[in-house]
Amino acid sequence: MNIGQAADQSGLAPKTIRYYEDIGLIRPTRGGNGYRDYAQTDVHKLRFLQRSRGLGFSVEECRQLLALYEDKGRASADVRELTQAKLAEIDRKIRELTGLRRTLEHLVHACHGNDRPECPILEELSDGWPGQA
Amino acid sequence: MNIGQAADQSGLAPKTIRYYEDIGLIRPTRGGNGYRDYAQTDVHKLRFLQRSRGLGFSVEECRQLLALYEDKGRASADVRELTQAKLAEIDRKIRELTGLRRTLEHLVHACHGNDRPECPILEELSDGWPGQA
DNA sequence: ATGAACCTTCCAGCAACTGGAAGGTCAAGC
DNA sequence: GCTTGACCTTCCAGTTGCTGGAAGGTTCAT
Repeated sequence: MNIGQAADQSGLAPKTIRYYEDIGLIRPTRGGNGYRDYAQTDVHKLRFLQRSRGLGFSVEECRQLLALYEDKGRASADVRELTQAKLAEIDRKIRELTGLRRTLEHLVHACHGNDRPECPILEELSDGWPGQA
Repeated sequence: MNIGQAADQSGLAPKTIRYYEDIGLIRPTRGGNGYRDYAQTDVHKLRFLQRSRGLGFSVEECRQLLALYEDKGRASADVRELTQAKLAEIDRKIRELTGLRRTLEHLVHACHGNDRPECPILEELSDGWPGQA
């Protein structure tokens, strides 16, 4: 199948698929006309990539996961470890964003939002912010 | 003051400060030796940038905020709007990350984590995942 | 006077794509 | 059989927000 169809079936943009080929993630065969030809197994791998990228794995981590996925002798403990590290990272991101959210919300509430030039948001951005020295 | 001191006082790396100058965010004067010379107002702006970047505003948004900050006739409603948009974006990110976290946690729990090759994580990454078609 | 610790500019690269130009191919409709 | 338009190809450049390094100038303490 052509790249367009592979894109439709995997949920990735054609450009992205070509990029994944550039960096050596998947290697489709080529037809006589030079067009890339994707087999079902290729599409499976593309979906795999689409999912794992969507779950926050970096492309390098996806490469590892793909290798583990293709290696029938792999240990599932490796995969579990990778996933758990990712989980911790996601928790950290959520914590950071939540703190940030609290600060911004405070700023929005403190701001009267009218047409006068005084603005607590800008003042706090320049002088300091709540709960911080 | 030299760039190193400005860096210390603003919490930004010297490289970052030069970059901000490159893209036209701040313009320090120069001494006879060619060294950048930062006044206190420059350091204030740098701190302002450091803070707003840390709060998740993009550099372009920081440029807007800085313009508003410097413009005595600005309306605080503008700032409030920018901040509220940012808040909504942060909420969206938190929601996404929370969903992602749920999925990954399910995967970790489903994986026995031993040395046998079967691994539910990889299977779900390739075939679909819980709560999703 | 020598060495370290600054400072300068410029060039290159990171992730992970995305956009666009210039051109080849294919399938449908007239 | 010819055109039209949608596809496909490669390559080059840009995005965001820096960061690293090279090659060289300056300043300061010893």
